[in-house]
Amino acid sequence: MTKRTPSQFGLPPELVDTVSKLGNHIRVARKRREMTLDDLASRMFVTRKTLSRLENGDPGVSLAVLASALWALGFEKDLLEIVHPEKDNLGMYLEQRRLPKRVRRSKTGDDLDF
Amino acid sequence: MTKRTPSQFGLPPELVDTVSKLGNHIRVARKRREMTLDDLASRMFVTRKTLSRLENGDPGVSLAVLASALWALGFEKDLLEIVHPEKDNLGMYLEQRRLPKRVRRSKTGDDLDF
DNA sequence: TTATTAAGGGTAATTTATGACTCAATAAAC
DNA sequence: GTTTATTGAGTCATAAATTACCCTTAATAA
Repeated sequence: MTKRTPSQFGLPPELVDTVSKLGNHIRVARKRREMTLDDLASRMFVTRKTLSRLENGDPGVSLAVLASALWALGFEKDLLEIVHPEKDNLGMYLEQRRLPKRVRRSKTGDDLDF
Repeated sequence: MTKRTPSQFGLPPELVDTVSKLGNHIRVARKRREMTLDDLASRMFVTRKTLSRLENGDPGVSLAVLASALWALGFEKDLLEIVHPEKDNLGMYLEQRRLPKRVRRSKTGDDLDF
């Protein structure tokens, strides 16, 4: 009944800190480019206040806002780096561990031709 | 008057694609760990539907949801990689370009002792 | 094939984000 | 020191996210 979104009852403090640092990184990138909050916000098609929330580490802002900021600052590719399958060492290990020791062809022989 | 959030009137298609790929990466990581949507969602303190939106690339989900997913999958450090000041080549160039050619001490001599 | 489970998707109620506007405080420029 | 511009923050209205619940479809296992 009661709603408990992560932003409402609080993320783990570690995550709050992480999002906060991300916001600061965006702020640094903006200032290095000599852009005001209004400058960057208008390029992102959001208001100054929304961008301000992002820079201040508010976990409630949407992915769209984050993505727009990255795009407007020239970091649009960075989002593809995170959770990348090829960098997921644990995941790759788990996947290979699940492969059968031997491969066994089905009797019906209805295999694919590839 | 009219509200135009990025998610509403649409992000640049390039960004929609990026967010979509990010969602897929999360999905791959989840499946590699043999977790169902319910499994992961409960660890994130979020409903299955919200996680589903994230995996399907909905730009409207909050940063909190993304961060929770990364945390629950063991990628919590990835968020610190993006927009990292030390990887911001353009930003570092702009910053250094703005440094004065010569440093000039103020006459009053009210400098800091550091 | 059949049974089981995961995933997709709809609705209504509630919370929250976002925009638009304004004012105050702070910092930068002169 | 004075002026100007940037930033922070509050309010209200509206759009959207999120939950909880339910049902259907698709995929997996037996």
